[in-house]
Amino acid sequence: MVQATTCYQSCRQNHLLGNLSRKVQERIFPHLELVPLRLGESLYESGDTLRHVYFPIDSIISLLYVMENGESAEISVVGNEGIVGISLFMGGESTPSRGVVQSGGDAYRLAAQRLKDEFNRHGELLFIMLRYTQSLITQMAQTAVCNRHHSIDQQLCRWLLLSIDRLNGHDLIMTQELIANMLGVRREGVTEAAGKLQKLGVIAYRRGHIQVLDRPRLEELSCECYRVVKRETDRLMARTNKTH
Amino acid sequence: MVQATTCYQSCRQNHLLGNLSRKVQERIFPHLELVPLRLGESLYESGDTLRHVYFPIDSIISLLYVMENGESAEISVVGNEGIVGISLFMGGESTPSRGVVQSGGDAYRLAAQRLKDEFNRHGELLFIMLRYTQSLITQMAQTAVCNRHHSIDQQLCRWLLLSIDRLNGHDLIMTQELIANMLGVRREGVTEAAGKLQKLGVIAYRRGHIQVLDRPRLEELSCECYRVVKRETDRLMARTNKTH
DNA sequence: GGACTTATGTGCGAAATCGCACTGATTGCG
DNA sequence: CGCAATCAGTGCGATTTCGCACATAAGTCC
Repeated sequence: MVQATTCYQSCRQNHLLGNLSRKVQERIFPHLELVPLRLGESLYESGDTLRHVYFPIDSIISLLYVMENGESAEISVVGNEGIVGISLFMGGESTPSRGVVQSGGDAYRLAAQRLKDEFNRHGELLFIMLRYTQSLITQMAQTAVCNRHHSIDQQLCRWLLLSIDRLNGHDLIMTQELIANMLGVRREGVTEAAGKLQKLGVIAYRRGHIQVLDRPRLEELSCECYRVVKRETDRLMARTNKTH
Repeated sequence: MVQATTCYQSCRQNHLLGNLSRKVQERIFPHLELVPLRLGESLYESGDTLRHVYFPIDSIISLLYVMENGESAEISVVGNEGIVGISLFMGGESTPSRGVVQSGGDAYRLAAQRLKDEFNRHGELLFIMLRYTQSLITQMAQTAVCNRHHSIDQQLCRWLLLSIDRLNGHDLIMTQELIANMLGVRREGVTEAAGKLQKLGVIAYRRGHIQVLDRPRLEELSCECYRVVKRETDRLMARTNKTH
């Protein structure tokens, strides 16, 4: 699937893959397949049996729940720090959510069975995947809290921070309409919140583009939810590194 | 710790323990310790390193996030279908939430190391725990969705259903103030919602007591969130039974 | 360049929830 | 019994968000 030479450079851009020992990398990397993900593409639908897992490189995938009436809400976000498809190794093989590409880019794809095989060796892959899953759980829990208690303004800040953390630059290609879908609010609510941030000089945007100008200020304006998730994720994933 | 005779009857009242094979039960049950949990008691605080896990028998534990300003929101609920303390085997050993007894009763307690030892055998306990964790993830995700989109009325219905599912009867010992803390809303909001349900004859309550009179109607009045979680949990945990 | 599509800006009344203040009712206890 | 504490009910103005209706602006395609 992938040239060993290119892969050992490129695959490591995903933190989970990069943290694997050489030995495990040698077993897995040959089966990775680089796939381009286009904005808006769906990796899986609610209830689908997963056939692959995805390790994002420079793309971002939103785990989205879509209600019966069409309204939606983002459950969590996955970038190059994670993996899409945890229900495969958790045992359910599917979840009641949808995986949507929020930011186009590349990801490495691995066949479901390959992942399960390695997971079932009960070695470091299992260890790392469970750690990551716990960080994802923290993110979901905090999303629930944030949805309950915080204003659209604050939530937009949190969302922008989570997004740019998963990209290399400070630019997002994203309409306000899409952000509204993620946050589960009206598009006009996002327009207003983004307008305030722009007036403050924290972001600059034009039709379908958002640029973060003042990240520290954005963190100040965000609710504690961003910081809680960040700290916990760092704690959990730092400990995976210590092990080899 | 526990008499083998009593335990093999009583421990099984917790579904996770009950689904273990005889062999694993024989390794674990001798180390289980029956502990009474009083309403309001905290099993662990945010960030605490867990020293035990708990398998509820007839008690309910809420996983609650408490914000810096004291506001709170329930992340998920655990009854005799589950275990409190998943972060132990997931690897983090702690979480940024609090475990509070929502309904008094008994639980079996197991020392952290015992659980980890059995988990690290990578046998059926691991399998079952991961399955359960996925169902917990579904519950958290749906809580996030519910917090975003549904009215207090609907959320109260969902909450009542989740609670009575985890008890034997239809009676809850619970003040409206506590329910408000769980849902992360005002106490008055709960008063109003509960008043409507009582007027409809769905529930009856008096000072600190709530009785569900018409469960089917309660399900109708609830948002889809309850059903989604129920269906997914049944699916996930049914498959654990098939394996032995 | 001009028409069309898509994205963003704005206004306004409706609805849900909040914060607060206070009353009334029930329970536990000396 | 009577007092104190706790729990539940009610009213009201403030706030946030919503739903909808348009207006304006920025790209896109011929």
